[in-house]
Amino acid sequence: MRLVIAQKNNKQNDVIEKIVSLSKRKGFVFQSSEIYNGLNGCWDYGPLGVELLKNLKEEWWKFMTYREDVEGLDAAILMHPRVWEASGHVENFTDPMIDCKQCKARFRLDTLGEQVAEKKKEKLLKTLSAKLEETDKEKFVVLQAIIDSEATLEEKFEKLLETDEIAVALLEEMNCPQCGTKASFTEPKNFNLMFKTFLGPVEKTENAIYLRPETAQGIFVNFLNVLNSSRQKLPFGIAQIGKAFRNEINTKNFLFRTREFEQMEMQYFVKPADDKKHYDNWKAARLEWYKSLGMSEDKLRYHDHPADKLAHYAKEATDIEYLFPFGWGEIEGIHNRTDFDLSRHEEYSTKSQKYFDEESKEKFIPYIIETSAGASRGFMAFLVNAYNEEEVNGEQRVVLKFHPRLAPIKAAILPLVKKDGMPEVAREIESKLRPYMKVFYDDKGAIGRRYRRMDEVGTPYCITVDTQTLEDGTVTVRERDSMEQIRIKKEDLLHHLIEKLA
RNA sequence: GCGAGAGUAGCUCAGUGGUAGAGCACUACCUUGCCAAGGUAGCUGUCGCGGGUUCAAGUCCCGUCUCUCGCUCCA
Repeated sequence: MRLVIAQKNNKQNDVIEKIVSLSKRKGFVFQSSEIYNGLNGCWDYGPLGVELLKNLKEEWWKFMTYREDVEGLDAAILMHPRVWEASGHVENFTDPMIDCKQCKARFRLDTLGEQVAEKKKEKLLKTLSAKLEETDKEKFVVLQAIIDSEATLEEKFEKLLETDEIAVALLEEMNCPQCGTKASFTEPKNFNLMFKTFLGPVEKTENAIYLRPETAQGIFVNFLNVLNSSRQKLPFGIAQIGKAFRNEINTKNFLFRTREFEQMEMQYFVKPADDKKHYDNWKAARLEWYKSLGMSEDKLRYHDHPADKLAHYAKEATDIEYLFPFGWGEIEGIHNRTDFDLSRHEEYSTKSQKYFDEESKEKFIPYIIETSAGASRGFMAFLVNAYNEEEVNGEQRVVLKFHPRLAPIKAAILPLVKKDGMPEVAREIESKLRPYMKVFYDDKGAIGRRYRRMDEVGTPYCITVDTQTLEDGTVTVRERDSMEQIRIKKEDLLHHLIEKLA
């Protein structure tokens, strides 16, 4: 059984490895700073990758903003530090962690108490209290204040672990929940997932500023600006595509978990009473979008968050997940963020974020339905989904079956042979198509090889100039997936392709 | 951060202390007339990096960096 799983895992990893290799070979994705041994968790998009990514973002932008009720925005990556206090990131985006030196297990400090029995906790507090009374009067006072406070044992324990000067002393008395070894914990380490930098050239603490860990806050703080400048009324949305940064402890799985990534977010502002309706609408619409661009239906699913696992701001939440070779992974989240964000910004900025509804003559803070898609993750999902190995006449063919609108190159123009005036005719066709779409000209080697090369980068159409072209002005158009050819007049090519790409 | 594995040509990999290799890819020419055909020639390397052992290191030892997997993390 174990062997079967191992083999299965190897096979799954093979697919990712093949895609990573293909990505480098054909210019989709390169490792960042590769000549300097690479930079962990950062990737560069090559000539074909940037086309695919751009097409993906463009499809999203058209779908989300080419409508009456959604406006676009491009907020700065750097924002006022208070934004991240209001959003909860300063408080929640950091987790003190400890390792057991004996068994190497890692624990989150704030949840360590959950793994200790009630009686054990009482005993620990007594031992610690007695010890500190003799050794460290200052800490003893702090400890005693917490012990005497009106709180459950559980809460007191958590509080002690959160109090830096006490935590270390307490940890020395505790046993590792996993292996039972006493006093084997490392000092608590702070994992702050936000990238910190400095505003201005002087590296002073008070100049510290963060690279945004999500694009959403740029939308929230511009809610009133957009509302007042666009003449929108509820319900309406604000959409934004942009980079975000998270200092992940571990990066993983190619583009799936990276430290620098791109988000495509739309925040839809609604009347609180309508939140359920809009949440359901967007949830359905977003899944349909992936399907409409050719993502396999059986590799897509919702993962609804159970009520007890919801983030601090959410009332309802679901992930759209794609079945990657390494398992199901989130590519988009749809959340009902309630009035949490705008209320917090009202509180922290002291600027009213209320909306006045003309019909009901009511003033209130709108609810927000968020659709938050990962551009980098979507890129990878579409790439993995497109990857196919097929057998054609006993030979293996690798083909990326991108939706034509996503394909980096839309059409290749190929003279059947490099003589008899065919290259000249092909060049003419190329120059007529090039202003309208990304095309590729190739006259090198055998025609079959050129078709396969185009299959490997997902080019949906190959236009071939042959002897008959010289006689009657028609060319063949070969379709990537079926490999079937039709013959059309070269004058009709542009119209034909534009129709196919519409 | 811990544990395990890996790093040799653009890609995939062989090379078990004694001259740096193969296939594919790429470039040019010839041939070729619709699905990875053939021929000829050519290009490609601080064997991840640094140190050590040795007459001699891609190979053995130590360190380090990067990648992959697992743990952990992923409000």
